[in-house]
Amino acid sequence: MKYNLPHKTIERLSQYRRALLICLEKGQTHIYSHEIARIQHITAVQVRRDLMLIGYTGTLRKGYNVKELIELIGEIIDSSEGINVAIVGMGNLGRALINYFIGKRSHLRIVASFDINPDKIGNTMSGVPCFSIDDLPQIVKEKNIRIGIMTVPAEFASQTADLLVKSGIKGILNYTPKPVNVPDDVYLEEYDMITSLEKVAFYVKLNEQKIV
Amino acid sequence: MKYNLPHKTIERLSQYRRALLICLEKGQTHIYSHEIARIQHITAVQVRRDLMLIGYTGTLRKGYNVKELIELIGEIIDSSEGINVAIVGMGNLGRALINYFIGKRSHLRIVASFDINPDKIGNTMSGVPCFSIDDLPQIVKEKNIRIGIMTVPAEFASQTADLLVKSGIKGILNYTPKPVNVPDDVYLEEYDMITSLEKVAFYVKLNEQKIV
DNA sequence: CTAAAAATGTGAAAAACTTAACACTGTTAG
DNA sequence: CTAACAGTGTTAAGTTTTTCACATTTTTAG
Repeated sequence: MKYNLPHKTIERLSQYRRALLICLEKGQTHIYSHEIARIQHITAVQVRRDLMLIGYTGTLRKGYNVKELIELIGEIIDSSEGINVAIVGMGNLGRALINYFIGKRSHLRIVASFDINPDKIGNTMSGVPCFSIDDLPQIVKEKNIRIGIMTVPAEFASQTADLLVKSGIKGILNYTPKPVNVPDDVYLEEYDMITSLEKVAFYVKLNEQKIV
Repeated sequence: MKYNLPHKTIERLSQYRRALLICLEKGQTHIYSHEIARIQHITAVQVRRDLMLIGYTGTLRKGYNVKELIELIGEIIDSSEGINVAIVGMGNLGRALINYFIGKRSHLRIVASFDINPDKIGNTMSGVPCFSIDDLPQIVKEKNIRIGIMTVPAEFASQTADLLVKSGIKGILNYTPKPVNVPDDVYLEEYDMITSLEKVAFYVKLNEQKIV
């Protein structure tokens, strides 16, 4: 199987699948590249290129088979056994993520959450139990958790990342506004909401200036 | 002033500033390109290139003046009068965003939130009042809101975007998993947490396969 | 005073990513 | 039956973004 796919293609494949799943629900069996493109705000060529890279061939004039394509994307980007995920920090963002994911992607299982607040520890939200952060290393091993999502306050970012790494986690998604450091064998993805908003603000300002 | 900056540079400038603000608090007056680079997990050349693009010149052997650089980045990416922002959807994610922003960036003011739940309407969270979504067009005009952050459930994504556009908003940050369509004069930024997590999962899987 | 070291600034090369252009092929209309 | 059409697949070109390589300059050490 090909895995030297561009980073951007990986992201788009995930997005294509999301769109395709909606089509499947609606009973749509085939879809054209330009239909996918319109949904994702990209070009049809881009879509065809991505599908070419994963080796999927559509039917001429009929487009792509929705079900087949969903399955192929799954084979490429999912692990066959699924991956267990933990959320560290059960503030608003942590809870938002749990609500968001529940029942969405079966191969990504949120199996635990962690917090330091005694009021939260011991509770279960949408089937996800909340543990003390002190028990993190143990629970990570017991439950074979391989990805940690960090939704703790910024001041705890570094230590949380260190703890996750020490516990043997293999991927971190950091929603903290503070960048963290991890060893090379741990995959790190960081996202900062302020950056996104500032970017929007910049382009809004730019558009206004263009008009003037 | 130069505004034909690469998209990526805009994002990084926002991130540099965040890092610089922390340095400023610590009392650090100067910083080297490689120090910024290490924090952001990029190369020093990249940092220097970005600063070159915005026309900032450091002091040889002393690095960049933290305070000056923060101010220059502000001149580039901020609007002088600031921008008013609204959050649509006061679920966990909406509340997370408010907590996240309060007191962080003075030029981005979250001045209103909207929901359909009568229990939430009329409340104030961290100084942000919650209005009925029915009043959105009016409030947007009254308060001169130019950016809307969408944190509503996916099924309301399209109609919320339409409403925001019709109300005269100029930028949308869509945290819904459903892509929306807006006219060309409205800047749209979309972010999907599932895509990010799936990306992490993909690279975790990939790393494991490399080892085997 | 001079050489080595350590930083910035930048033209040019390289890499990553996107788009154009077009060959190809079923499908449809006449 | 044939021409026009509307889709896919892909090579090549173009664009954007990153990195290399190195000239330049200040500081430090001897």
